[in-house]
Amino acid sequence: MITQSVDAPAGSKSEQAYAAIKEKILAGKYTPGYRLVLAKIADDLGFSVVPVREAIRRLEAESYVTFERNVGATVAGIDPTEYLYTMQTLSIVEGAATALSAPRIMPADVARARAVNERMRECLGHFDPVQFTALNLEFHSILFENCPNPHILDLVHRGWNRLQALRSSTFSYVPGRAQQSVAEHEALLALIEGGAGPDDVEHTARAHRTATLDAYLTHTNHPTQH
Amino acid sequence: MITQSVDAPAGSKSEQAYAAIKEKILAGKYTPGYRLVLAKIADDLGFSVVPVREAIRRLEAESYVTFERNVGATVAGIDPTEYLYTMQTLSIVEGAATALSAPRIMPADVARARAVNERMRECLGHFDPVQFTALNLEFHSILFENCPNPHILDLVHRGWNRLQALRSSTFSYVPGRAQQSVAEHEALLALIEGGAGPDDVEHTARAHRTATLDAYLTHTNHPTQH
DNA sequence: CTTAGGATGATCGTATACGATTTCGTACTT
DNA sequence: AAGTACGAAATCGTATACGATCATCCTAAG
Repeated sequence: MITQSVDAPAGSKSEQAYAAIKEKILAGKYTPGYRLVLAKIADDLGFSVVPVREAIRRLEAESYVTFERNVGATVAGIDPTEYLYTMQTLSIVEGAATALSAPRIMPADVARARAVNERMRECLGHFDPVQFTALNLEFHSILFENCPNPHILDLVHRGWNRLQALRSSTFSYVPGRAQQSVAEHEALLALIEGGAGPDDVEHTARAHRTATLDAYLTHTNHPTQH
Repeated sequence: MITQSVDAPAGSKSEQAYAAIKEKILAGKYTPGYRLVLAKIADDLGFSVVPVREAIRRLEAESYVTFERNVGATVAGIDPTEYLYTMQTLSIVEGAATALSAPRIMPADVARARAVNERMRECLGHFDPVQFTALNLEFHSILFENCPNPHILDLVHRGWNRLQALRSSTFSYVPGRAQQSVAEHEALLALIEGGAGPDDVEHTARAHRTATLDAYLTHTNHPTQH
């Protein structure tokens, strides 16, 4: 028997609420500091407060929102330090995921990744941050998606999500970094094609992200961490 | 009016429920596969189902339990593959945390760590897995606790928690590995004392954990991963 | 003996209700 | 005028109730 109606969003209401709120945060409709009032959100969605509350606690566990007892939830803060921490963490887990993934990457995958990178190169002229970011994620996804360890993969996905949330609301791009990024992508692909060892792949992948972080720190004159 | 009795555990009931369930999982009272029935747990704690449900969803987000719609929650899986994934992830994040922590480690910290390691060495004769594990965590905590990035530190703590949960219910120890571990600890301390670079520290710290994983895989004839 | 079908019980999912806590504005005191 | 005390409004926290869904067992047909 078919229990799932065709047009209903999948899952329970708490899951729908989770997805809806998360999407609004990532889309920048709920900006950081925005007060998430249970009753209001419940009313907007047409649900009661219980599933909404559950969704918010889940978002809290994933650090999308901060929660204070008897006060409520607000969209999580996004100071530059947070960006630094997120990028640093992502550089580590993504580097590892890419290295673990590398032996399973087929020539066809490399070709796809290269095609994406070429589209990024074409973007450089009429620069569109949103499109460039989307292509960047697509490129790296091809490189790390074959990672056989689901825990690491999960950490990578969380890092990208968090990064997207931070970027959409606060940070702009560092001039000149995009071109460098495209070149580093090509170098990374060459390395994988050449059958480089996992240590080399990991080091290069991590360095790629670290370079982005450094560019940001230099650009914004952020106090270097100790 | 005083509504909070003096000896009550701090926080809301959902937080109490979260802590209570998590502790029972880590203590091995709820073994993997154990069925977590909302009504029963609520009854045991004297709460209603709502905060218990919230606690379980939070534990799900932290992957302590698995949840299936309209069926319920069970304590999260425990197959050898899970152990492998957890160890592999921990080797990566702990290696990074240790490397980031290394420059901030004072001679006094090294001395403390060495003292702990000596107690581990003394343990080798009359081997007590529980005590040895506790000392092992204490040793490594000294080495990674100064990591300035709270995200990475959080991942390390989660990994250790998860490992503890897995071990308490399923895995025994590999003969001979403990002695090797103590020796590797000493080598790691020497490296840090000598002011080795972060790359060296990270590599050595990761190798230490990888060696434990390999010993386990060999010992159990687990099919090697690709 | 096997298997399809349906009844029953166990459990989850969420709406509603109400008590508890915080916040904020207002009036009163000094 | 500044600070404090009080009270009302907003919001959270949880208990209860009930409908929805899934698992199990029983029955009966093949």
